[in-house]
Amino acid sequence: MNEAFFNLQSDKRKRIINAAMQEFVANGYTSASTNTIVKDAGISKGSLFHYFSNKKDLYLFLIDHTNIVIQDVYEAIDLEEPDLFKRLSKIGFAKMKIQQQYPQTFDFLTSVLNEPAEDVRQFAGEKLAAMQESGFNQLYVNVDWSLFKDTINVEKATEILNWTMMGFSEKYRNKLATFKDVGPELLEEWEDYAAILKNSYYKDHSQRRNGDESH
Amino acid sequence: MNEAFFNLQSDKRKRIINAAMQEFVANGYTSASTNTIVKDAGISKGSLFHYFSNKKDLYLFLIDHTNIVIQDVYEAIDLEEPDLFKRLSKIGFAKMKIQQQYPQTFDFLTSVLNEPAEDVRQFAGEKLAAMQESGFNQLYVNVDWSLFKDTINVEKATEILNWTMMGFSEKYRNKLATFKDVGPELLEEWEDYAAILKNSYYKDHSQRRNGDESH
Amino acid sequence: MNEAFFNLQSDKRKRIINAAMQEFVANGYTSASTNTIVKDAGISKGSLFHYFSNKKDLYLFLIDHTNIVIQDVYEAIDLEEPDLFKRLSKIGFAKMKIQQQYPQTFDFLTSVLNEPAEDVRQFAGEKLAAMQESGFNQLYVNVDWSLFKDTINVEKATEILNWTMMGFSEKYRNKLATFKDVGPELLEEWEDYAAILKNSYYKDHSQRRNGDESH
Amino acid sequence: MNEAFFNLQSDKRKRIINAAMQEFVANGYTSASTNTIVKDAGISKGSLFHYFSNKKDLYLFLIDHTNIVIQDVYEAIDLEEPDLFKRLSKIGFAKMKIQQQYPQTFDFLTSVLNEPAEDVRQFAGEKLAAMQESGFNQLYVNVDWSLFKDTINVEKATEILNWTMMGFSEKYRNKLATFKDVGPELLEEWEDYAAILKNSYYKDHSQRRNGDESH
DNA sequence: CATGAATGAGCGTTCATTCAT
DNA sequence: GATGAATGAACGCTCATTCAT
Repeated sequence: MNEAFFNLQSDKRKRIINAAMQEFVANGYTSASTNTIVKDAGISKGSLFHYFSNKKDLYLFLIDHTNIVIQDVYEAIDLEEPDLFKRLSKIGFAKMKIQQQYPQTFDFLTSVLNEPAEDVRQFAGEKLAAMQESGFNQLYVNVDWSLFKDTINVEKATEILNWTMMGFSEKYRNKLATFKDVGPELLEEWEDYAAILKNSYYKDHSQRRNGDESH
Repeated sequence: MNEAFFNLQSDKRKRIINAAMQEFVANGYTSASTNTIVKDAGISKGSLFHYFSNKKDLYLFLIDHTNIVIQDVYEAIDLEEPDLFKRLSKIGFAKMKIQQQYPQTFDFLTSVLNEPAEDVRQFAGEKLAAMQESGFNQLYVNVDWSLFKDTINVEKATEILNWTMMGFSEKYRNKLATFKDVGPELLEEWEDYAAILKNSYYKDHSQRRNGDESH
Repeated sequence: MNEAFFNLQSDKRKRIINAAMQEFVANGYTSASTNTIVKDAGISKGSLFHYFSNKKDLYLFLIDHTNIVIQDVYEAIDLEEPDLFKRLSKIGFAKMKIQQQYPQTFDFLTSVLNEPAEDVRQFAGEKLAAMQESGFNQLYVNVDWSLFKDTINVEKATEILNWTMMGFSEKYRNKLATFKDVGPELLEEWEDYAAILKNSYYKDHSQRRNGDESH
Repeated sequence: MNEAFFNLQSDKRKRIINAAMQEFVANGYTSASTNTIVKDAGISKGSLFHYFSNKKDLYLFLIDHTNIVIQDVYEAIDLEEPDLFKRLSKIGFAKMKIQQQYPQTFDFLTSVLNEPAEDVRQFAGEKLAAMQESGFNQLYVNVDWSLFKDTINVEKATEILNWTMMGFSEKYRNKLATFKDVGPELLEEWEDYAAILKNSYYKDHSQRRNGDESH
């Protein structure tokens, strides 16, 4: 990417990013038309290829750009919270809020994950993997694993939890798009799923709760 | 699709289906090249368009064709087995076996699910939804829900189970490709995940087991 | 053309001729589709190319076929009628009647006249020229040229007459298509045009008419 | 049409127009090959479709372009000349001169008139009809109809005159193509035809001439 | 005699990218 | 720096014709 792109007026830069993401999401990498992008962004063909050396360069830039937005999610993780379920609730909802604010960014990420074009698949995969790993590393820092039953396989339990969260966000994806804000309804909905797993994962879950209540 | 395609020698028919699936998986609907397909299938351009009236027709045929393979999975469901976990184990492994035997078919299905091309998205979506629904309906027939704890939300618990199975197959997808056969290793692996959920879902899970032992 | 075509059942032969003419009229020689022709005629591709060695052969056959119909017009010329105007009226209306009965044949002739395809233009032109010449030769046999004013250039006057007849049929072409029969209305209409020219061409035209009136 | 085409160097623009007209005349709308056009015009395929959004757009542009040339004919009409025959002579010869200078333009117009392709027939027909009407309207402005015999049907007489002129130009079409200039030979030739009709149309034609001579 | 599967050149059109202005 | 005209390879698809059945 040419540094000229950085020196652009913020407005024009955003128009280009949005137009490009939209087109890539709508048609995939190969079928996305640079003509459509420049038309939607209101710039000339020459300008686009002045900022980015080619279509691939533009695509990979967008992945990096997306990265920044995603980082915000992980930075929002409260490392002080030792209860994994509580922490995940927070991070999950941070993610959902961002998904609401930058729906395009998440759509783009999804489309990148399923991009078949050999030209970009490998590179995109590596970028996304690096992103995810750095995120996951933070995710489990300082988690209090002693809350888990001794008999449970913590790794596998965590995997189930992850798959459940992904399934949950996928399921509520459309609802999210129409909500103005991620409200307590969704939180409660999630707590239902979380309770099912927590019950299985945590030591003396009901007893302790009862004990709390007895005081 | 022209019935001429049905009357083709099985070998040629398979070559065409394989070449087309491969190309669609590798490049997506729009970017897939009919030139590449005919070259790989060893037929002429004219022949392809003799069998299928156009690219879209070919694509939709492949979805239907895939359907048949998938139906085999659901037909393998043992409706006599009332324990959902046991039943799911069976179907899951039936699915995996097919995935091993027809890896291309499953890759194609996945790529169809993420196909952005407006031209086929809607139709493909409807076909796949119909497929899935008919499958899901059979999935839960005669399940003994009384095994579940009264306090558990059975619907949500089932969702978690589904998401976990999907996550599991995704995770072992690559491993599966190299395995010669879906062996007991994988079964044991899955039982670990299943145990975690079963513990949460089923009534008196440990007690009953103890009770069994006491006799 | 293969003689097999002659041995065909009259019905099938007609279907082929009609389907072919229709398609050639609608799209011109080059763009006419043999696929459309065989579909409309209800025969197989192979049959068409069994009867005619190729598209061009079929086209040229249709011109010859048309010729036969046209000959009927010229054969209807009453060589006993020495008055050119009267004779032309008769032949003109014979032509119109045929045009009504075989509208397709005339549409085809017109389209052949304007066919740009190098492949058939020359040959078609020659055929049509031969047709027309043999027709014109008969047209003027035994005409009583002494009716014309001595001062008039008979050749040029005849040309004007021809152009006028052609313009007239073109003008009433559409009307003809809807008429059930070429009625006396059209005849009267034509007589108006004829009168204008006759007045200029024939000797003592007005005087004689005056003379008639004086009696 | 893209305005880029207007900004082209006149030479290149002409090459494109000529190549396209030639190809359309030679093969008709549907069979005309854009490959041939670009090759003859010495431009790239991409350029042609940069100037014109598609083949149809190019074709319709050529009709409009032709229009301009034709307008010149009608603008050459001397509205001061009240004698229809004299006026027609002038316009006819203006037309012939243009036909000589832009033979391709007239060939193209003729081919458009007989174009069977549904895709362009209607639109082309409307354009040409509008052209012709505006031309015909001017043709008869200020004509001194009192020169005509009272007994003559002026409308029909005018039709005959038109058909004669059309026939005449058609007849001399080939000759015109070889002439360097429309010379007096042709004018005299036409006067012969005109005289035949004039004699029929105008009052006291010979007498008045005699009268003129007597003064 | 009749069929229709098979062919591959050719069609109109789109595309990312270059570069003179 | 910004523009958009120019390119030609590649696209999906059609075609008249052949020939094994």
